[in-house]
Amino acid sequence: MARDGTARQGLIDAALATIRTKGYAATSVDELCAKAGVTKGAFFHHFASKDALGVAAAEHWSEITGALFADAPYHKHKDPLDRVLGYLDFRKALLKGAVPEFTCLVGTMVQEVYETNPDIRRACDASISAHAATLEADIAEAKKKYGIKAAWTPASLALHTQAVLQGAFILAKAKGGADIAAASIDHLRRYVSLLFQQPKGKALS
Amino acid sequence: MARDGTARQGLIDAALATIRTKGYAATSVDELCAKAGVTKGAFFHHFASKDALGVAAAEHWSEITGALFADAPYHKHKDPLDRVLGYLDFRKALLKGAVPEFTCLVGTMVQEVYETNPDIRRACDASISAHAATLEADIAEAKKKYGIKAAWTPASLALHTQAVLQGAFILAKAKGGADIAAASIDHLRRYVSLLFQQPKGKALS
DNA sequence: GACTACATACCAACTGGTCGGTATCTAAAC
DNA sequence: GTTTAGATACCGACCAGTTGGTATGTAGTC
Repeated sequence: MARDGTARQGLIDAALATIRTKGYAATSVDELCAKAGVTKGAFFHHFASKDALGVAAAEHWSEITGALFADAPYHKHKDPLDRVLGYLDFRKALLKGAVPEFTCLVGTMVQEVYETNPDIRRACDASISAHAATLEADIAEAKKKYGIKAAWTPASLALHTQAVLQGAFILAKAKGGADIAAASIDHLRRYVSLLFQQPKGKALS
Repeated sequence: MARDGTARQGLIDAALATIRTKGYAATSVDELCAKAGVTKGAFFHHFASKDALGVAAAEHWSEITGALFADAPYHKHKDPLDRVLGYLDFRKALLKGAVPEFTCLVGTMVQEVYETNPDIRRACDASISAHAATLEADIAEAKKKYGIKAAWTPASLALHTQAVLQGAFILAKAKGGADIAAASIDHLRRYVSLLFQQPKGKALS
């Protein structure tokens, strides 16, 4: 029976689904154990505390999403701007199924625990920031290629895309559907297009 | 001692501050009573349940923010586009103090309870949507005035501004400061400016 | 005397967390 | 090649504290 380790993964999987649905605080250790089909002893064998599970869940989320976006087809475009716009199209295409299935784990968690649990906050920040960084490179390349002289930095635009997505998720939760989230991504895509449509030699502020 | 009614308001005030700091689920009735200086009997005299308090808090939030924005100076601008941009400047100027002091109550709450408490979800949606509606009128007027023919609707742009703000709050919570929130509002302001920038010469302000 | 606005005391269910125990594996000693 | 010692992976009973909620009482108002 030893040397298995399925309990840990089962608990993390249960955590992802449950926290995305009802939030971190409302998710109890007992509930997670029941869903994963393990006992409380197993939980505290693998995680020192509920908060440690939260950190592990955020880290696992980073791995999952990292792999999902790394393998996504939009990277194939030769033009860096096409890659950025392709990323947004990809994000929009991901808006399928029920709300808890397309919303963000770390965005949900960090909103609850940012003042009460620094470890989870850091893990969530790392997840969002690392994801934004993958976009930043394409934005920087596009800015260079198109000779855009502007006050905004690739880093701030990359983080802005994450802000729009996180906010779109909140509206989707408030309204109970993905439609407004899609509309917000459309606005963001239009913004990025406009930023790179700049007439030559004329700078935007 | 009777005919007072300060207990109810005290509980709601405590709820606003506490929920904005640690979230809805992590906020206990006992804690709220202690902060408001009343007993549990008083709590359940004024509110049928914790969830009912959540609804009341969202409704009170609508009133507070409604008054704050109704009295804001940006309404004085004659040009409707200036009013819209003035709104964004106002939102940016509101980013002062600690994170729990400038973030949004209903955005925080709805993320936690959207699947578990339809009443609170509705109250939060109503708060966000009503606020967006006040912006929508100015956007519609500006769109007409500047003769903008575009696929986007005033309603979707108004909701998009709310998405950006809510997302900016999440990033602020993740990073522990208002700076990225301000940067995101800058991007949003630039987007709105670009939308109303006519291709042939005439721009704005 | 009916009603409002609380206070006090209490409760069952649940909370995160602990602890002693057991089964299985690995690796080194003999 | 067998024994042994230690680590890993789990189980399940238990615990003290907290949870939202209730039942009853009481003081002032109309």
